[in-house]
Amino acid sequence: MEKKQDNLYVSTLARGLKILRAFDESHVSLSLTDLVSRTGLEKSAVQRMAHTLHLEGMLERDPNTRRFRPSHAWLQLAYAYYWSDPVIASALPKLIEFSHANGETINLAQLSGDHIIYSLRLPNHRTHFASSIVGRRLPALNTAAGRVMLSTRSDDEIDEACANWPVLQQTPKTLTDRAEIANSIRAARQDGFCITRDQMLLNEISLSAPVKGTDGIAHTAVQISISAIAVNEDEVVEKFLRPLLDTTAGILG
Amino acid sequence: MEKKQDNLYVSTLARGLKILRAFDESHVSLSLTDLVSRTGLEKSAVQRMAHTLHLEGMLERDPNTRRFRPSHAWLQLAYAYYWSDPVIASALPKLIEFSHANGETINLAQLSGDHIIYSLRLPNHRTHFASSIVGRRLPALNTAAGRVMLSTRSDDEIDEACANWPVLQQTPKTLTDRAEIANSIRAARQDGFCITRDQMLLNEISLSAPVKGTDGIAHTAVQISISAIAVNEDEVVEKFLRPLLDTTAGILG
DNA sequence: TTGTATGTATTATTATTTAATACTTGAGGT
DNA sequence: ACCTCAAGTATTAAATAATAATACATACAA
Repeated sequence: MEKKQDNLYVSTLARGLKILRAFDESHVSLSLTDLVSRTGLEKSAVQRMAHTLHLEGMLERDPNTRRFRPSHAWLQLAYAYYWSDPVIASALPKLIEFSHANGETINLAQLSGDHIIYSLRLPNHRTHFASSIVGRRLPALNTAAGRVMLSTRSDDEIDEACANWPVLQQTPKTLTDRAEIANSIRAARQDGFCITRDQMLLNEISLSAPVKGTDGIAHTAVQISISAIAVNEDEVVEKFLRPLLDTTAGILG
Repeated sequence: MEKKQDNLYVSTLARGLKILRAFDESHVSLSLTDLVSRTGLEKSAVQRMAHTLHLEGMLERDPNTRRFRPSHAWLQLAYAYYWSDPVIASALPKLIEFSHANGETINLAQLSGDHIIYSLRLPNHRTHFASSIVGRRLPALNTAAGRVMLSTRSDDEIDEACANWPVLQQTPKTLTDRAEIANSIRAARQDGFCITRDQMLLNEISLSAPVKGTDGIAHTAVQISISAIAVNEDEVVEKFLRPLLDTTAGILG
């Protein structure tokens, strides 16, 4: 009734997950009717799912406003994730080292379909909130990390991605021309790094290097963010490329 | 059939959640039969739930070993959590400030039932893995942060907690005597901070101060970890209490 | 007060999940 | 090479458990 003709597919569970995914950075607390409109589910379905999630500790509920919010259990899931992904354990000490040596914001990004997701972040005092917390997803093509990961793939895959993956105009200066993005990726392949400016945030320079697996393909990248107020791209490369590559070299893809 | 006599309770959804919660720091990847034994569900139930979670992007699956692992979606949920909890946004810049000024590991801990959960962590180079990643839960009574939060409550509540909340022997030196824990909490109330040593980890000193709400009750605490190799408790208080209290003072409970 | 929106409760109906079992695959041992 | 057993996959009849419709309750405003 809802999707697939798959007799193993439990649509009730999928509906419950839909409730969880209704929460995001601009929907931090949702009422019953909010959930109805955001999920497209029946009112009574939402009622039962939310009720169950609440009893199971997955949703907090404000006794006055009756609104639902994510619970601490959502962080516990992240904890389990961290243990499950071996590159996290390998990368974390290296990132810490970099952060303390250079005092600049450093992130671990991983490819997740056609997006990147930040899985580790060590912010510095200039970093703003959205760039400080893990789990943020951005279109891979719009980010230095995404491009540098793509640059480790075959030409065909790069072309395919440049043609089909999503691109999101985040700032007035965000590159949306797919041919130019492809050039940026090919340049990254030559250079072994990718640098961007003003792509997700104005006056932000982003420098990223890949963490390659044994097959030479990167599913992970390390990325640093530098304020473009005081420096330009060349200076960033000059100053941070070496330490960045040292960092990635120490991580097992 | 499974629990409650509650006609809004959707047991199918609860079963799906059980699958998710089967993963933790010592169960980072689980086969079908592992899931059966860990959840106590029927083999076919696990088959359908895991299959659905996989299709919905909540579980990764190794094509060779057929084992399931947490997916990046688990980090996305954490992202949503971070936006939903206002103390996170208030605390983060203060913690960053402290971290850079003092170079020591600093954490934000919140009370979650009878446990604390770490919701923000800024590790330094000496911090080991389990203490570097968010979402870890520890019995409140065993931790400086938990005790200092409890110390803002009434005597009755403290007694009740000391009598009933769980205590876990984590190191040979972990305090398990409930009367002594109660003393520690009452001392924290006088002092406005709590300091412990060797409780979760040998040679680790933990210093914590509460973040009080308008009602004077703390649901949040800031905690720092210092290696006890070079210094003793008095020196830690001497050196870090002031900056720690400055940090908590800037956070809106 | 009346009206409207949102949350809560109830129940007959049946679609969906279930559980049992049969089938397939692959790793290890002899 | 063959056999065995364990683990994963597929199928289906049976009926439970979820559904959707609707009625009731509450709260806030006009």
